[in-house]
Amino acid sequence: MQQHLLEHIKAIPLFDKSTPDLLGRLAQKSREIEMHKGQLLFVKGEAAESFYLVTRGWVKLFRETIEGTQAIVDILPQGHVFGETSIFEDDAYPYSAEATEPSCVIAMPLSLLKQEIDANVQFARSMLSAMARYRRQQEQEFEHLTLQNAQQRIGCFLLRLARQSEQGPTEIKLPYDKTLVASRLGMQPETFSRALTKLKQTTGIEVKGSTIYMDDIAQLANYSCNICSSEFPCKDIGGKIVSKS
Amino acid sequence: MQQHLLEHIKAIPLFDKSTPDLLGRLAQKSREIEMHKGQLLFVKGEAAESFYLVTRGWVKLFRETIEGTQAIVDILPQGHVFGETSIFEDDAYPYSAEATEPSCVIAMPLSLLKQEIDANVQFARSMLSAMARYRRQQEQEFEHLTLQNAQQRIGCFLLRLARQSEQGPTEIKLPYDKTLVASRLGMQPETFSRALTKLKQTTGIEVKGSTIYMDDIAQLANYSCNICSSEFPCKDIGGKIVSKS
DNA sequence: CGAGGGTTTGAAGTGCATCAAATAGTGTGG
DNA sequence: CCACACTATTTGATGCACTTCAAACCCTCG
Repeated sequence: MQQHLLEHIKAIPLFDKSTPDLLGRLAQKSREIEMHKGQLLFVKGEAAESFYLVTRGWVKLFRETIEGTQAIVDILPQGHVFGETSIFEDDAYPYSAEATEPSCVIAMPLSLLKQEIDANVQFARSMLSAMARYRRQQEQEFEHLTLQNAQQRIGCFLLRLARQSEQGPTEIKLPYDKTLVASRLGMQPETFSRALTKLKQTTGIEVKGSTIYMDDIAQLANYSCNICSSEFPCKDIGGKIVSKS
Repeated sequence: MQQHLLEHIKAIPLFDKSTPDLLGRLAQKSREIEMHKGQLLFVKGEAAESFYLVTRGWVKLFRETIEGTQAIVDILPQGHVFGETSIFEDDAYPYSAEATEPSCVIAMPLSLLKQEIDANVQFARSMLSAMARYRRQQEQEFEHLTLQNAQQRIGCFLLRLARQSEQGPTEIKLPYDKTLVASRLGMQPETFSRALTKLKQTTGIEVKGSTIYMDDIAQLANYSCNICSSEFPCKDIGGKIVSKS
């Protein structure tokens, strides 16, 4: 049982250079949590004792105003870690976390993370790198939200989803329902629907339910990414080079 | 001369717990740069060899698209450090930096920072905390941009400026010209002007040139901060408590 | 088959951007 | 101290993107 958890934990990039000893202790003290759709893992402000790894499904991180409107912080797929920065936030979670569909996470004690930072410079360095990477990503999201319109944001999102697949004609599936994608991209569901329709006309993509076919990635990239500050394609697209202009 | 630099460097929170030795070496290898208004310190993508401390004036961090539209990353006052995270960004600056008025900065070698991270766990920890703090700030900015309208963003900005001063009637001066404030808050100068006018009517503030009088901070906070996710007042306001609703 | 959520479509409104022009402010040289 | 030049700021008019509210549609699952 713990063995199975260990496998998951080993695969976390943050623990790339960690000793088997640390990994073992983490696995020892961790527990697996099955979550049903809509289940809350923790709420903002709650005392933080664990950080988490998503092993199945999707976890939504968000904050909400008094009136109940949500600001989506992030939506994490399998393999991603969250809650680990709470070490620096007065041991309180800075957002709430909820499963957007049947999901599974592994909870690991933050205390081990703290110890490791103090004991292992190499690890502290990894964590710094991870935070810097995350920060860059945030900055990019910020820029997208300011400079791109709804259609371009969607296009950019699709391109990032397609990053693993081949050049040329590609088929992707939206990872979660359209309403959630919309809020992830900072727009209303209605706006998402309309913008997607326009995007079809402009870039020749095809949409059938939650599946999207892209004949010509370059055309989509050209339409969506022209506005970006400089890096092209977006880091997240994974270094694939698509001709500009 | 280097003595004078040392004083500035000592005051940087990041080096709170650093040894006199490190501080000395930093001062030794640092140099002071006088900048005139509009002067570029470095541009995005440039090889990063130094990080900087603002000792006078204001430094604008920004990126720009091919078409020349700028996205303001931050505008830093005296006492703030920037460029230090370039260690993690392939040694290239992730933004451009420019003085928005006659300013002075101290340039310090990034190499010393790298060494110190590897040599001193305590320091690595400080840096992690600093990055976490910065990140929280970014998240808040993000939230503001999404949830608040132009008037509320201005109100929030004023409240943060007023944080040091007393409860009750307060007078503040805008730190830089209105056009720059506008871009800092993600809006056009025209929008800023109009929104400020509306804010006068709504919250009873008074504006004369770049000076702003606030009779009733609570009223302004009430109008501007209701939308925020939860923390009230904003962390940056400095923990001052203003009655809600 | 019917209920309920997700999705689309329509109509109308709002906020901000944009373009254009007037006005206020500031620093300059005479 | 004034007039000019130049920039910052304000004001007006208009347009567009997105939101909001409302209703229809579609799909899935009990």
